[in-house]
Amino acid sequence: MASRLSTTSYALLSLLVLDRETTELGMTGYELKQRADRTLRFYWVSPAMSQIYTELERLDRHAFVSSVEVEDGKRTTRRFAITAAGREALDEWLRTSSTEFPVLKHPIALRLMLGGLMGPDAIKEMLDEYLEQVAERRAELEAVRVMLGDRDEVKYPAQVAEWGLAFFDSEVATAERIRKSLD
Amino acid sequence: MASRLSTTSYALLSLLVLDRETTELGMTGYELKQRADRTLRFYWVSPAMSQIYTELERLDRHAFVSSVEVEDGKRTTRRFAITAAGREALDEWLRTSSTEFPVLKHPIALRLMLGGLMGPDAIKEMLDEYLEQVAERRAELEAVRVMLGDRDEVKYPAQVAEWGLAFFDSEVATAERIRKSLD
DNA sequence: TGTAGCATGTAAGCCGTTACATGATTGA
DNA sequence: TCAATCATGTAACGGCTTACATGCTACA
Repeated sequence: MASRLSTTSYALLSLLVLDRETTELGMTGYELKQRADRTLRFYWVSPAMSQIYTELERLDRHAFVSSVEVEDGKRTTRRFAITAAGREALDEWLRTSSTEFPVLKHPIALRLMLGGLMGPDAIKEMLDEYLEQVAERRAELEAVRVMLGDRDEVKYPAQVAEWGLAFFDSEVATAERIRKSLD
Repeated sequence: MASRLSTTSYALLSLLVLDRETTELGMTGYELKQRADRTLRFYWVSPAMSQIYTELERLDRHAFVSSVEVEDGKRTTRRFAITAAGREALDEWLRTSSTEFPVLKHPIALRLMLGGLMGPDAIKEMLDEYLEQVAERRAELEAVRVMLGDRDEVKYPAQVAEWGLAFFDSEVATAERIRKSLD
């Protein structure tokens, strides 16, 4: 039974299990991508569309999702929902697989290491741009957090969102501190 | 001239440029891996040994590094040092390529999202284990920070280390907050 | 009528990992 | 002498991206 999928595969399965708690119809690949863009991206990755469809195909082969052709207004779309076997697979993954340590790929820190080659002005510019980008992303995530509210069914997703917000706040604090130290 | 390498390739080149500021001899692939394990891993990745050698081969083909067979005690090792062309390539990369936004792959947050499937006890266990691991890593990075001291030649690497420490501190704060909220 | 968004895929190729293979040197 | 560490690679393969291809639908 322990046919291990990639973490990304389980991540998509997770989105489908959360979806199932609120709706009946399942999701299209397209919708799954939108959901990943809004949430998953902040603490994992948002896979490319092509990747989403490939993973859904794989999950379908494992019978972890069911795919149904649905009349969606005028066109027919393929909607995916997690199956009992899928929920079990997710559960087994949670229970038996070891939890990896987070990986942070931080191009700004990487470049800052070469501050000697960049010079203070270029560093400040880079940090300022980063601060702007963080502010944007933070606002997007904050919107997600607000939308979740304090409903009990989504308390864990809400905590994850808060974790992401705390990360951004920490990033802002550090970037600003370093920026100031350059004057 | 703009033959773009992967970011990891530039990251290794960065380690070599910093090495050159303190020593003359260059580094072996093995030493480069150790250096990456100690520092790069905290804000980028530490590539596998095989990857290191592959990248060094590539950098050599571009003439961004020079490789010299050196009598190293009793055995002959291959030592790599960055070239003028390599320094220029690194400089051009810093000036002309766009800085990507950081990517955080956070398996603990990913699993926390499924808190409903895990249950409070399993979550607490996961967070406790994470806190332990963070403490370990933080200690390793702190040791690096201490070793760098306040020498001006390494002030940027020192700031990067501090950035990493701040990240870990933020992680501890968040994990502890969530842990407490479960009681 | 045309463009933006919805929707679904295939193909080529890069990046990086694990597994495999080999051998020298140091120190317990 | 035996294990750990130093040292250097090749081969197979997985995961994921970009580019390419196609077509429908809503709406301005």
